[in-house]
Amino acid sequence: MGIADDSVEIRSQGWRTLAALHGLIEGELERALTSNVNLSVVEYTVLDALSRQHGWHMRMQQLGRATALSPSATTRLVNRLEERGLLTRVLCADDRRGIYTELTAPGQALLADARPVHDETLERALTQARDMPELAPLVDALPTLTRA
Amino acid sequence: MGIADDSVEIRSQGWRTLAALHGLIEGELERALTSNVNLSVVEYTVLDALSRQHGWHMRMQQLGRATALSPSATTRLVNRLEERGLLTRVLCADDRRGIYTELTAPGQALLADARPVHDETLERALTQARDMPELAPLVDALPTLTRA
DNA sequence: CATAAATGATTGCACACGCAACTATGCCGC
DNA sequence: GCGGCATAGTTGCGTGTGCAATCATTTATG
Repeated sequence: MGIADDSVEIRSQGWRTLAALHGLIEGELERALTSNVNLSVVEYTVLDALSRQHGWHMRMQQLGRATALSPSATTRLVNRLEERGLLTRVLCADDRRGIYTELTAPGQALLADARPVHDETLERALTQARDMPELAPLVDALPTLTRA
Repeated sequence: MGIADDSVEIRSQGWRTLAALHGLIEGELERALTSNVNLSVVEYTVLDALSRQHGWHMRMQQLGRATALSPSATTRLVNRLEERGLLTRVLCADDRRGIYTELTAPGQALLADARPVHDETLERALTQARDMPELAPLVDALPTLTRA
């Protein structure tokens, strides 16, 4: 068993750690956001991503990449948020196939409510993961990759 | 805006990076495993976790934690794998509430087929992520946390 | 120009998931 | 032993998701 086999095992180990930490954080966020502001994690991700965009509008495809969701799931996700009045569809003039989504005022207001819930829950989840020997190294590594 | 606010933003940034990388890898693994050996990522995770256990048996609850799945999802996941003959339920004598799951010979055989698919796909996904500026730091950090 | 290929987004369908309620077994204090 | 409580696992139900097929619009090709 040579060096190549070791690197395979190291990669798998890193992936398991990544998946475990992701599952822990997402589970905590899901519970906190749904019970407090009635938003799932992906729904929050959409609102948050929109709020970071210039002019607060994005194409469907960008939303799909931002949320790691399929096109069909993206469509229905936007449907749900639009029916709740949190965002609006705006078809862009230059390419009439494309559709922009924009945050509405209620959407921005709900996001303002959701952000502290999200941030505090994330902090609690990370401190919780920090106490697990398997996850601690990854938790410590996260803040170091802010700047390239 | 002081130091505290910065750390909140740094945490959120790290979480977005983690989620993005997780989504990319899981998507690649899902496609590769389903098309080649007809296994989802969680199903592979179960078989892999079982193969790492002494005696190849685990309780349902352990499987739930290993896969970040709810109890109900764990039950039905084991149902699917049992119906395919890849594992068997074995109720343990000391605590008759608990149920052990064991890999069968076909389960081990299928896992042997699936592992190279999994490993090669993981490597491709990581090199792919390595070329994305926002994901590269995390990809590079992963191998460093094997031992801590 | 007309027609084919490509792209953005949506719908039909089957399925995996979480939550809440439920059953069954184990663990107490009395 | 016996009621009360906790724990392990399973089921009913509603819902979010991916895949494949589809429609609409843009771009390329003859």
